[in-house]
Amino acid sequence: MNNKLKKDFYTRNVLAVAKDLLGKIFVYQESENSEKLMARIVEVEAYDGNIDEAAHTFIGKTERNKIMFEEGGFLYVYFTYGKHFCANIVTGVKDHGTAILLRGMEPISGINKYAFNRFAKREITEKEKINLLNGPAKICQAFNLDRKFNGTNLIANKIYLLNSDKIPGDKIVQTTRIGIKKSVELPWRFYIKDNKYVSKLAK
DNA sequence: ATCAAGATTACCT
DNA sequence: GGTAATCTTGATA
Repeated sequence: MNNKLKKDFYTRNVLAVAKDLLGKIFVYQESENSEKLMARIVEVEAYDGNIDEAAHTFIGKTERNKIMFEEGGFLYVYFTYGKHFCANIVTGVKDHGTAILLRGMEPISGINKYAFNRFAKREITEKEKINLLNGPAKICQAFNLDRKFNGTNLIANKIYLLNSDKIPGDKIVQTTRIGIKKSVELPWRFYIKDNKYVSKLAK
């Protein structure tokens, strides 16, 4: 009944966790009596400051990125482009500086809530449903994730992941990442093949 | 104190 | 396919 992912899922190598994150269920429950918002992770990108110039941690520890240097199992939420928040899953052991950007999700429950947060209305079309969670900043807007959530412990009860069947390798697409200018050649974006909620298909 | 860049999105043609 | 919007962060002085 309780198939929440535990610490040891997160403390592994960032690329292994990134691949395994596909298909897992992201859960956010604001308080004990509030509705559970749930969505299936369908697209992620790995960042590793040790060898990856695009990672926020490539420059070393700063006030913004310090949570990425903790051991795996925390949320890293950052603000960018004057408008947007993006959420990441911290991975690895302490001082690794690795994390995984959540780029695309398939809504499971809380669709009216996502719709309200994204479009200020509760009833949406099928086309708008696809547009709820198919981008890193869209996910944060839909779940209302902002800087208050930076450092959230994923082993606790507010935000966590539920296990699910592993996605077979032939259903996973591995390709280059989106929206970066450095280390563009690293094939560290992973998504579920033929899933409608992926933000952008590989060329 | 000032500056440039940014793990994006929505809207335009 | 192109780009304006918008402001925090980290670096430099």
